[in-house]
Amino acid sequence: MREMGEIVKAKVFQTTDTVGLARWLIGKHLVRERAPGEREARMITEVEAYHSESDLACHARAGRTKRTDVLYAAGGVWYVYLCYGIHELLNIVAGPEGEPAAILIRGVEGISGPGRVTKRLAIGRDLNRAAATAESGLWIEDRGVIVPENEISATPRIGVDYAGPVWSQKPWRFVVKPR
DNA sequence: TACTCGATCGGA
DNA sequence: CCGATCGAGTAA
Repeated sequence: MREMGEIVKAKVFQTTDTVGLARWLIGKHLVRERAPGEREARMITEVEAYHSESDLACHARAGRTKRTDVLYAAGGVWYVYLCYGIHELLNIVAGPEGEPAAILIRGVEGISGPGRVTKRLAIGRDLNRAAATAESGLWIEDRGVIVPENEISATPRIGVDYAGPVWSQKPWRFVVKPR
């Protein structure tokens, strides 16, 4: 019985190709270990890429601030923030140090919606800036799943109309088509 | 210090 | 369609 996959290393997240990385994350597994032995792994089914200060949908559009500082870290750490005062949304920071980028985990197998993913897996802001490794209890594994190209849609990102037509329409959301 | 507005969700 | 709920960002 093969339970374990290969933990995706920080280096992988440090590419400058945030959109390509987001696409690549589809089919990988988000693994949560809340306590020793209590492990839950779910395949990632929906993501969105946010890249650079010029991307008006990205939180880094306002530059480096207390909240966005983590986006400038080298890829491979988590960015968890409070949205609408209610929901905590999970991102994996991407790119080399100094280049702000992140990928929002919008959905995993069996759970749709970024606010629900964090609620169901008990992910909160305490994980902000934590590394995506076994130590933090939250990481990403490659378990060898191949999602066929024709089963993945690229669409505009959700809920970012404020960014204007140019940025809100970029097809930087990747989602596994429903069965 | 005051004010605005969200990378959402559930209920009417 | 609307209200919840709160902190970051901005202006003053």
